[in-house]
Amino acid sequence: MGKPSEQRKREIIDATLDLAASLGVKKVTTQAIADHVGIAQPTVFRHFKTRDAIFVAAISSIGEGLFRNLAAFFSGIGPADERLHQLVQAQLRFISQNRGLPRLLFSDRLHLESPLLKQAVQKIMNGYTQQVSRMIREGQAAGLMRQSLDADESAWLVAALIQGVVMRWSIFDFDFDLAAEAEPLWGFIAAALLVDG
Amino acid sequence: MGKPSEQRKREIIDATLDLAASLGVKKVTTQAIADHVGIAQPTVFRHFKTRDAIFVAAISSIGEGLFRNLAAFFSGIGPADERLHQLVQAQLRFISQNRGLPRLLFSDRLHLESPLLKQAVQKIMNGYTQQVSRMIREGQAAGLMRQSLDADESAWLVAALIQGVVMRWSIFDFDFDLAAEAEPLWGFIAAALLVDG
DNA sequence: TATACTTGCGAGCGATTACTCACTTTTATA
DNA sequence: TATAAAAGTGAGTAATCGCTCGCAAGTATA
Repeated sequence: MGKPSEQRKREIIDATLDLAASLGVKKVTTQAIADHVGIAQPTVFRHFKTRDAIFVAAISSIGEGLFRNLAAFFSGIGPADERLHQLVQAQLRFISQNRGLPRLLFSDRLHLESPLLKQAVQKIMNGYTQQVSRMIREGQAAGLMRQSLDADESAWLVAALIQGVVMRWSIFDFDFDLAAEAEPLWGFIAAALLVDG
Repeated sequence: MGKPSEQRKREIIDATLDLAASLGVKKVTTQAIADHVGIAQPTVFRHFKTRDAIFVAAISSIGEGLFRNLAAFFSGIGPADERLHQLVQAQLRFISQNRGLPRLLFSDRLHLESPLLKQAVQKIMNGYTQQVSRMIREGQAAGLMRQSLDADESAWLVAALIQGVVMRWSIFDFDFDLAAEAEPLWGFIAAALLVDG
């Protein structure tokens, strides 16, 4: 063996996400991670100082992946409503293929104990909400979306709505097709945001 | 001492909810519960067979409290939209005063390990969604709400929206006034559900 | 090849925690 | 009042888990 640390770090992060998705955060012990990677448990601590640091890295990694996946819709061309529709679709698709994200995000223990993780999560959420807010203002400027709604507040609620759906999916152990929820979800958001006719 | 078990059970459940609200689920050890109640730790097991059983009882208890609190709006008189508005207000008010509920609900470890708890949670959620769906159908029948939206799906999404807001509140450690979110939240729901004019 | 650094591991420590057990005290009942 | 059941406790157990330590093996560089 003796791989370079960067590579091992990736393996450890991937193992963490895999295990979180399939077993839940609690069972992602350093031993379980080590087994999954194929190294001894103390070796894990050669690459991360603490267990929490692994989770922070995992959350950051998957957060970046999400943003990379959605960036095209945040700032693409075309009408704001269509882009928002596609954003919702892409987001649910991404999350349905990265179950570790909700598992980490919705585990109480993490942010209660790790200020670092809390920061990482807040950064992702704020960035996301900001982008959606901008899209809504674009839609309002183009006369596509209701002027009566506050863009920031609405963006916040759209995010909450998606989170709520994802949370249910996670709580109920992924037992429905998340990506398929994109259409009714968009129907609801469209009814709330778009001007009629 | 030597109180009747029913009374102690209540005290243990209340202590569990208090501690979950203030410290997070992970720190609700049987020792912490015992200290909070003022009994020895082994005594806890006189009243509940396992720690999980305590959580199940706590969730059920608070779920019943929520339903009792909302029952008036589910089946009261008056237009469906006003009742739904009041329901949202009452719900956020109740949850803001019972922080143990989101803490228990959004902790991953519980439902992953306890099928019983999962059942209890599902029962609460399904009952809630059913009632909201009925209200929406009433609103549609009265010409107040859009016919184009599916009542069941919309009820599900309204529930998800509220859950999303509450989850954020919980994730961010209760650092904003949840009850105050009722108005913008209702503004969004109304825009989605109500016919215009 | 000599040197320094990185990666790896076996063994084990210290702390935590749900739960048990043997035994006492209190409460309810015949 | 005698008896049984319920409620309570101190002491302890077994298991888990994050993390450390000392040492070996591999790797890069001069």
